[in-house]
Amino acid sequence: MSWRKEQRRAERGYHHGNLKEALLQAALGLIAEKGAAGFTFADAARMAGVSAAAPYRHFRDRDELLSSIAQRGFEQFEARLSAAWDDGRPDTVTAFERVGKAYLAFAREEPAFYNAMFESGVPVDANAALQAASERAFNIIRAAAERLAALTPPGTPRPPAMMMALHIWSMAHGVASLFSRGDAARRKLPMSPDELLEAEVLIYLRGLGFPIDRRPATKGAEPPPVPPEASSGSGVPPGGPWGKPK
Amino acid sequence: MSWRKEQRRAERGYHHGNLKEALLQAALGLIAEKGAAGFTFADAARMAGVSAAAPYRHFRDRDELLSSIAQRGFEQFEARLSAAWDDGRPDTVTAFERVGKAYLAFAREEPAFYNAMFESGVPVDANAALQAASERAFNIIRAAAERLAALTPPGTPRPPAMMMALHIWSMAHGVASLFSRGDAARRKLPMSPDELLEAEVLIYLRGLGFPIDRRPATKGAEPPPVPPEASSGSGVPPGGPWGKPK
DNA sequence: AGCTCATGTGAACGACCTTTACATGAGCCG
DNA sequence: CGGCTCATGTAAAGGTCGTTCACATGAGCT
Repeated sequence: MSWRKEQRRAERGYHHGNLKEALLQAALGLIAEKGAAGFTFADAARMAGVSAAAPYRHFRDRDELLSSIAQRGFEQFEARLSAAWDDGRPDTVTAFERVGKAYLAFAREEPAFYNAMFESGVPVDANAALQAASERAFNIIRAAAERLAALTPPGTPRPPAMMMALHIWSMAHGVASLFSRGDAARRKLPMSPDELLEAEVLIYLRGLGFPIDRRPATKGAEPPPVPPEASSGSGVPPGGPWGKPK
Repeated sequence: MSWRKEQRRAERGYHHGNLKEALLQAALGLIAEKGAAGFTFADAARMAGVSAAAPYRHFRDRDELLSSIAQRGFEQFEARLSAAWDDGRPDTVTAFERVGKAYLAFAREEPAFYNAMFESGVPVDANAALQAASERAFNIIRAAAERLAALTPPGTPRPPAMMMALHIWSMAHGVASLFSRGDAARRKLPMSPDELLEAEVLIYLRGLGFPIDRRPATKGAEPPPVPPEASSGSGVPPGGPWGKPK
């Protein structure tokens, strides 16, 4: 019964050496399995092979551990969005689409982070560092929207970039949280969450005046609103983002 | 110390008489205050003036109480969406906009229900009645989308109504869950959640080919895509849903 | 009047969160 | 090398919860 503990102790010594990190990793795994609500401080301690009181040397309480994870999540989130955006290469619309997909991919592949960030009830303004990380992540979307807004075709009113960013964020979060994760994914859909979001964003962009489906034959620098990637990279079938109208 | 309990008992007798309902109401209040995660079965019992074991005569466990609330929430949700839709009167687009607003209004005014329905981790397919209620609510959006899809202007491909419904749902849920409730509402925005969602939906609809901002002078039955409500009821300023492009 | 069964009680178990007093040992200073 | 100090870990204990079980109560039927 207790030889395991003894053995662990032997392997590790009285001091763990890297408990904080071990706890974060353990918590991440537990949240991925059972959600932020089901995760327990005691379990994380057990998993790290220490007593239930040890975590309190590294985190004020359970909530602080949770918000640490959320913060780390926002940092990784920012990194992924940033890589997807790639400063708008090869062209703004393609890169923008990639950001949307990266958003969903993150929600799907890092359920624990996503959960801690958006569904754990951790108030974003609890921690200044957390809030800053959250803002940095959002700023990627904002910057992308800024660049996109600058490309609105002549004759069309230019939408506020901030509004565009919030719209895109709400679409991505809505799809992720309703259809792309956990039991929510069980709702049966006529298309995958990725396709759903892609179509949604494309229709939205078209509503802003971007000639998404009919690529203009014009060419040159950026000013021609949508360079000829519309058919190749972003997978828009001719006739509209949702395929043939039957 | 115990005279309060005695008094309660005296007021009420050994049997509560309506405990199930009292528990649901108590839980609703507690969830509104502290979120579904923070709500405790014991608290609900205390609030109803009964022992901690009493609730088990009416609910198998805490989760069943939660999913009962979610179910009731979906029923009220359906009622409100349905009233807002009003079978497409006075015209489809106006009614559609009203449904979007009703969605947000519900999320804002009934945070406890919304929380139980979408953020409590209750699996929708746990309970057949719950699932049915959830589907009935979604079907309002679906039906509205169906009617709207039928109005796509000639020459524009007709989008699948199901897809439209899912898009609208994800927008509404995204805005509600990110900006319209609890601490999430603290994120400072350039516009209210209602305005944000309204603009989002209008841009989206325009992307589908609906001439949202330039109302056609045509009139008659439904076939003229957007009857002259666009400027009156739905509050779209000329020049686009987001106001002047500065 | 008496029976029955739905409904409520109290006590108890195990798990969790958190605090407190105490133990250990790694790193530094002389 | 010897000893001090302080960050880090432990055990124990108090409080809350969820849940179960044996038992109490009394409303409604016969």
